[in-house]
Amino acid sequence: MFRVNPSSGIPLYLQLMEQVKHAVETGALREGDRLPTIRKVAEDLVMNPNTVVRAYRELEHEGVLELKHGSGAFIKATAGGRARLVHEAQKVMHSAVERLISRGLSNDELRRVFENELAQADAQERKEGAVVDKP
Amino acid sequence: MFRVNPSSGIPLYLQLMEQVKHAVETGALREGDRLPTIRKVAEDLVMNPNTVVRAYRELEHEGVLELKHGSGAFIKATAGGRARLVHEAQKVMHSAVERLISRGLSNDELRRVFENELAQADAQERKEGAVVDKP
DNA sequence: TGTAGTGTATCGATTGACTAGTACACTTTG
DNA sequence: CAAAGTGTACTAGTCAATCGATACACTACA
Repeated sequence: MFRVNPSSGIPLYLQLMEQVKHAVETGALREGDRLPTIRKVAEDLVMNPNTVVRAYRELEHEGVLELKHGSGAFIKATAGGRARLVHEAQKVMHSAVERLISRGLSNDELRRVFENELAQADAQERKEGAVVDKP
Repeated sequence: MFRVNPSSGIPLYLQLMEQVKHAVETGALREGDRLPTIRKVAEDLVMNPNTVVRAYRELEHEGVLELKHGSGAFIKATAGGRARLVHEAQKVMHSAVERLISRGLSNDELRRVFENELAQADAQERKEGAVVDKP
């Protein structure tokens, strides 16, 4: 069901997280669906169960799925709407990135501009109070 | 002249690079200007000279400055125009990021969307050939 | 020409991220 | 209630990134 590339330099647990998110966004996994077992995934992708655990736990922390001790991992009810939101965001970001690349900005410059903006937006939010998910 | 925060978790050499770039963008450092000595910066910021070296070398690789053995480090002629370009880009990115944050996207989601878009743009460029700075 | 000031090169120590090994605890179901 | 299947917790090993110590090589200038 999932695929990873051990020699890509990208951490296995991150690759697996991307796979799950992508499955949710494309509708391959829907709200309430049970994900493959930790041991099953570990065996299929030839990795340690703990690595799968890490991916699942991070996804739980991001609100994508829910782990139920003894019974399995399930896609959360809110994940679907979230996926659509992200999908819409991709369009906005695409237009911006394409525009800036055509102006001659390099990959690194672009990333720096983005991170800079994100940090600034974050600082702004902190000033206004009411931070939800970051104590 | 520069400032860094050793306990921020962000590598010192990266922080220093940001400081230099920022100085160029604000005009505090202009084309042809000589930067503070490696040892001078190391002493001021209480860090190892090698750390400053790393920052300067990376900046040289990015085309921001030029190291001249025995005489010093100098802001490159092309850095000024580059800085203006980046400054303009910041505006475009700001509008996009602000828009997406107001729609409720989290920090992590936003970063994922951006990286995704960047990777895709990169793949596109490779298909069209004529890659300049990345052999 | 030589000396003070500059960047360069090489090696070692430390730390954190990532992955794996192994034993434990909960839930479902016959 | 017990056995099979599920997630959980703890420990340890490996590796790359980061930073530091020290000695070397080039350049400017008196």
